[in-house]
Amino acid sequence: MSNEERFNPHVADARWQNIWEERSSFVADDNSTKPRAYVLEMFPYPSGRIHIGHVRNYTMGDVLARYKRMTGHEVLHPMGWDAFGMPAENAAMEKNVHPGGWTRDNIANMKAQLKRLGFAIDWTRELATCEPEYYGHEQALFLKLYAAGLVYRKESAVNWDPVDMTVLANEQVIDGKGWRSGAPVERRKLSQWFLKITDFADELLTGLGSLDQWPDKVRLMQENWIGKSQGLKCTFRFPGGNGGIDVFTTRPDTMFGASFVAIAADHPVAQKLAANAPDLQAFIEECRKGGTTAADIETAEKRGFDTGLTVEHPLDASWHLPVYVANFVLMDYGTGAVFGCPAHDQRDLDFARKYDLPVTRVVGDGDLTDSSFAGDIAFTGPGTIVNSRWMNGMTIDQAKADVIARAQAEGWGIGQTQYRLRDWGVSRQRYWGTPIPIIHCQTCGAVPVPDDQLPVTLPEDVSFDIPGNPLDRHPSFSKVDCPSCGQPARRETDTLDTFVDSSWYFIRFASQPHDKPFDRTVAEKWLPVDQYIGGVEHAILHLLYARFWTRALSHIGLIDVKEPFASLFTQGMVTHQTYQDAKGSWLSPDQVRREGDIWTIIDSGAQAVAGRIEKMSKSKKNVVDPDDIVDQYGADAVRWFMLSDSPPERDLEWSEAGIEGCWRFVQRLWRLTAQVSGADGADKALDRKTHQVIAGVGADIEALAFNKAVAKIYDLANIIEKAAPSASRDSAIRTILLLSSPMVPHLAEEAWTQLGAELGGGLIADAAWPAVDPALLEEDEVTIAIQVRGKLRDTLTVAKGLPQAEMEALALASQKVQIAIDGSDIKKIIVVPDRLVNIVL
RNA sequence: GCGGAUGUGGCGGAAUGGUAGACGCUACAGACUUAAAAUCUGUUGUCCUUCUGGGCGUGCGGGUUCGAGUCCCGCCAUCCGCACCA
Repeated sequence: MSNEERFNPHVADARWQNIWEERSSFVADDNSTKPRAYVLEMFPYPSGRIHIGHVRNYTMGDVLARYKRMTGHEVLHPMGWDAFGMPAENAAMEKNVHPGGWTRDNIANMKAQLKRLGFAIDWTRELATCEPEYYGHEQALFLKLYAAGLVYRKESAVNWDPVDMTVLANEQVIDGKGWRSGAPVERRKLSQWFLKITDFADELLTGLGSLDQWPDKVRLMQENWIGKSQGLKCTFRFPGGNGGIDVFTTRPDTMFGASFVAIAADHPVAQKLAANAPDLQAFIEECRKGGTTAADIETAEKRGFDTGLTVEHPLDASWHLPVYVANFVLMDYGTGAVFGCPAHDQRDLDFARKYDLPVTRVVGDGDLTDSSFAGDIAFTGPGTIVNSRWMNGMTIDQAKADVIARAQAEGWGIGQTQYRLRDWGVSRQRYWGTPIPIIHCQTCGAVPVPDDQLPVTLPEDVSFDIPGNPLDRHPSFSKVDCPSCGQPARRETDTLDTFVDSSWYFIRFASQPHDKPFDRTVAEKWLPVDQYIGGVEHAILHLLYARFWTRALSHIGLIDVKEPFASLFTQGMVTHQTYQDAKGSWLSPDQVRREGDIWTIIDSGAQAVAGRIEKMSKSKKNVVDPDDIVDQYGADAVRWFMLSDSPPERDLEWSEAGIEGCWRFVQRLWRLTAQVSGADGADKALDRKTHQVIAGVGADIEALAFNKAVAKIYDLANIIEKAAPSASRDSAIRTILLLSSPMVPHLAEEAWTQLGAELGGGLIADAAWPAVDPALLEEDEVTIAIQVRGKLRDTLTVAKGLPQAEMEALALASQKVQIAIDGSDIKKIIVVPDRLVNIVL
């Protein structure tokens, strides 16, 4: 055995990466007859550098992909780039570069970084969403959805920066002000394109039921996002019978507790009144200040404007309620109007207290049944209906049913299912995105770009020296003739939300013909994705949009896949300690050094403060560049670190000590593989342990419990090291190499070659996962616990399968147990076979 | 505001309702070495102790159970998402 003393990743990593590439080891074969496995990690945005979070994400997917290959699967494990988006335009503005050049440079850099980590990726399927060969097909799909009536246009609010005269993303609104101009933002209406995701609300909700390989929390979040609720839609008529205000409520049972009706600032009634009421107009303007996010709107101070109008209570026409315009009522949800029942809704109560409106209890709270309601905390719990005429004594559900039935019988309302989900607005007033393939014609209206004119490509000659969308001011981009009538027309200059790009890339990975978005037969062979891995921050939007897009394609007959991701895993973030100097400026980890319990700044010797452990971010300087650590420790140690210790769904703290430990283990594994002795003889205990670990590691990898798989490998390594040479030990060494090969593939290949003389060569990447011999798993002895009154008093090692009576007898024979019993009466004895005996006194 | 999660030694974490702390890191002691690194061997929740053991311990307060880190109820703290960031 001519093993080097140390494993040298600086030579080995690149060597094996080249060999895998030359042999096309990880290129997926569409025509394979093996069982398929499609392993996919969420593709990255090409920001410039890979960050540790990417490394963690792709290492997990890689281990699974390599494991699946070893267990006989044809594996599709592709990689691409979510390449459109705002950062490229920001870079264009700041550095005076073209978004395309900037993005493509970033892709080249990040690809090189990824390659150094030795991922088993099929690079022949690489794609970037910013290339016409991708987004052109996306435009074609968009037009198919348009033709199917799933795309429409409507007015919708955006954040408007009144100084820069431009639309801002939510991210660009900081404390209600534009990030560049500092001007308070306003909500402004624009005509925009929408996808009818609400048509699929019920399907998307029901479909969650079939996703049993998704985390419960993600399904729950999607369920809440879709927000199906049953309620009553009814009309509060204007006195005199001339129309009224439609209201949706999920609490018709509290109808007799109503004390006002509130409508959105954008409600037609408010708009109409404002035309002749300058103070109402001013209030509506006031409501339009601030950002468009839910958090902005809902945490804003609740404010209202008394319109002076009144409406009749539907259950008693003689009872009139005041109508307010209120800033917390959303035009986008329900009917844009609510009735307020302050006693049983916190927001309504806050509002009622502020404007001194009546508060009447209509749901009893224990002994509290009086119609007066004290305090500032609404009662939303269960109870019995009170102060509600004929409904008194009903349960909440009975009262709901009663009011809905009455409304329908009397014709003033109807029971309705309502969704919180809104249609998906896909228009973006930005350059760096997929152009929306529509032409606006004075006479023909919105006309789709004909197929033979696709793709609509982005012009390269654009400038970012002034705010706004460069496509709007481009000399020729928008000037086209109408495809329908030939008259001069205007090309749509909005681009698509980047979430559209990421809603079908997994289909394009599976099949990427030149002349169409995908080949249906090939795509259906691979889909759905067997394992999808990514950050939990995508739990709602991306995953819901991708599910919708796939269903929409299925709906129009392009593909027979309903749910794109059979199994989903959401991984945690990578965090790192932060450091600050005495003035509070952030310091990077390599600027400080630890001396005992004190951190000092290396350059100045001044004291530093070790702060919180937080998500890595450039602003806090607690970032670690994957390139640097791969330079230092090699790919395998970094990969091993990503998998060790922290459960993959939780946050992982990066630490120097941790990576050092991983480096030592890689070397330890290397030394272990040099210990194949050629000795004879079996070591039964070691064989059993080895096979238990084979079974355990396989199960852990399938469950993505990498930290547990790693612990089992450590455990086996400890035991092999202590074992005397034998054939069993040699076999255990080869086994531990196979088991760790998905995690540390470079070391595994290198060591496998060293052992190759005995094994006939070949790549470990192509080797089969070791088989478990169930006969070897059986233990013949077990250690049982003896408890007295539930407390551990002794442990005994007994033959496996010992009859209960004998376990009981052995337990009672124990000296320690007798001391603990101390002559007391035994009430009963609980015996769990092969586990424990509990003596109850 | 609404929604989702998390909480176990000095640290990351293990534990089908059945021996809490596997495995790793750190720290300490010892071996090897001229020395250091590397490596190897131990110890490492806490308090008491006659050294044999015993008490207490899984964010806090209750409950169910022969038995609770695990199940139920109520708190506290922290983190994440909220529709134009990706």
